[in-house]
Formats: sequence, C-alpha cells, structure tokens
Amino acid sequence: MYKIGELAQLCEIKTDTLRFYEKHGLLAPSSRTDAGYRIYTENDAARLRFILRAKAVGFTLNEITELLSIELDKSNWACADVKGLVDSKLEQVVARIAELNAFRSSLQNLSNACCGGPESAEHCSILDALETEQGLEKPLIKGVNHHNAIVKAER
Amino acid sequence: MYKIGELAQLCEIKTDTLRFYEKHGLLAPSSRTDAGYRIYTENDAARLRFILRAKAVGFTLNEITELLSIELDKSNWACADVKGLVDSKLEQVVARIAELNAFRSSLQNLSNACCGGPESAEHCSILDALETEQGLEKPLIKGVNHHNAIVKAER
DNA sequence: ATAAACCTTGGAGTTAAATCTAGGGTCAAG
DNA sequence: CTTGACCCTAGATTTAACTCCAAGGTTTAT
Repeated sequence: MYKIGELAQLCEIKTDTLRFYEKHGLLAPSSRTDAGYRIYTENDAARLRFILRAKAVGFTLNEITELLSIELDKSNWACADVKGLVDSKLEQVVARIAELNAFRSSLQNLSNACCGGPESAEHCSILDALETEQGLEKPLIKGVNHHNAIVKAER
Repeated sequence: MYKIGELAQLCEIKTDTLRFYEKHGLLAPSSRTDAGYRIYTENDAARLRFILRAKAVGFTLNEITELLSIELDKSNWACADVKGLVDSKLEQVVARIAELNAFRSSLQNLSNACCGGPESAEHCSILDALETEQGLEKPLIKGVNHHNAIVKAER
C-alpha cells in the first residue's frame, strides 16, 4: 500500500505524472482513504513498472493503453484475441530491435573506422560509415536474424 | 539533386519537416536555385536517412544533432574525441536493445502462456507474465548478450 | 495545537516535433 | 499567357507527455 508520493519516489517519477496517468486511464489507484488520498497496491505498482518499461522502450501512452486493455477486460476476450494483439505488439518490438541493431552497426562501423588517437578526425565520417553499411542494412530489417545479436565491439 | 518535394516524397516525410530540420540545424540543403528553391544532393539525402533512422530508433533531434556535429567539424576534433562520443552513443543503443529484449520477452511470455483458442482469456495476464519474467530481467540489462538476439517467436 | 510536509482538484504552462495557414513567387504544359 | 503544381517565408496551431501553480484539506512530529 503506497500513498502517491511513496509510489512516485519508488519509481522515480513525479506525483503529477501518476495523476496524469490516472486521468488518461493508464493507472488508477485501487482505492482511496476517507480523506480522498490515493492508495496504490503492489499490483498497481507492478502495472506502473510495466508502463514505465514500455515507455522506456519507445511505446507511446496510447499504445501502452492498448496493451493494458487486455488486462482490464480479459474475461471478455477470447484467448485468440489476446494472443493476436500481443503478437502484433511483439512484431513491433522485434522490428524495433532490428532497427536498433542496424543503427548500432552504423555506429559500430564509425567507431571501428576511427583510430581513436590524438590526431585530427578528418577521416572519421558518420556518413562514410553509413554508406559502407548500407548493403548490410536490408537483411537486418527483413526477417528474424538469429545471428545478429550484438557484434563484437572491440577496436 | 532533389527539390524539397522530391526528397520529401522519397523519404516519406513532409516538406514542412525538411524546413523544420533546416531551421533546427539538422539538415540544410547544399544549395539554392536562383529563385531560392532548396536543392538537396545525394549526400544530403544520406544525411536525412541517417536522421530518420536515428529517430525511428528513439533518439531525440537534439541527440541526433550531437551525433551529426561530429560530421560538421570533424577536422577540429581529435580522433579520440569522436570515438568517445560515438562509443557513448553506442552504449546507449546497446542498453536500449537490452531493454527492448527484456520487454520482448515479457510479451513473449504472455503469448506463450496464452492458448490462443476461442475460450475466455481469464488466465492470460500481462501482469502475470511480467511477474514471472522479473527474475529474468536483470541479466539482460547488464552486459553484452551474444545469445539474446531474437528468440524464436513462432506459435 | 501548530507548523511542516503531505495530499486534493482544476487549470495553466512547457517542450519537442511537427503540421498548418496566409500571402505570395516560380515554372512547365497546353 | 494563364492555370495548376510547385516553391518561398513567417508565424500560428497541434499533439503528446508532462510539469507547474493556486487554493485549500489532512497528517504527523514536536
């Protein structure tokens, strides 16, 4: 059981943000005290952590609402519906991971091309690194890649 | 050589967005016609694609500006500086990939737990899936994971 | 029993990133 | 030589996601 300030501190956000999430239907406290103070349960906190993680990973609050709506009325959904919605989000996540991997390899190329010494960076070019990586990009975007996790990053 | 509308169409953004990027120092056309029309080169287009990819992957325009600033005055930077900046961005990207992988596995758990049939989704819970995945989360965050690329997602 | 530190609501302000509007030039096709 | 599809600038508006403020009620520690 947390008061709003306690939960906020626990999750390193502002109380204002919690009230904002409530107003927008993402997270309502399970109850109120007689005086009207919001009371959040451990379950509410878990939900909040889910929201924050989804946010950190680039989902908008609207998308998160959509994800959480599964939770709210799950007894009214068929299992197949839930699976469908989750799997479509899962696809988005997988696609985003692929994009990130492509981007990471862009940066990696630049880092690799750079000697790292004290001399001028005349020959270090983000765009050069980009160009040389362009052929590499497509296979990353399309299809699941079991071998592109994280490429060795040394030197 | 592209006029603003051509480049916009090529990259599926609005001309307004290109002018906006120019105003904010992310991408200026290499030249103008006598009439004042913006003229973008292939190099400008590559820079734009870099911007769009970075954006898709969750970087803010300010962060992207910082990344691109390397390009602008690279001759005034030491190679070590460039490498430092790039490597720190690289760390951010790797961290984000880790977060996304954790999130993906959350969703995967839910999908797996869900029978996918026509019956009520009473027992499919995003939060349940979250709980059971909580122990799994930390090893993903810390350290490079060569084997967490993308887990089989079928069924 | 009172001050400090909480909490409440309603509404205004902020920031990032566009997106739109108004009022005009430019250019190629018929 | 005009019409429609472009382009220009400057500035206003929008949207998401907070963040802050005012005016007041509640709790807690001294």
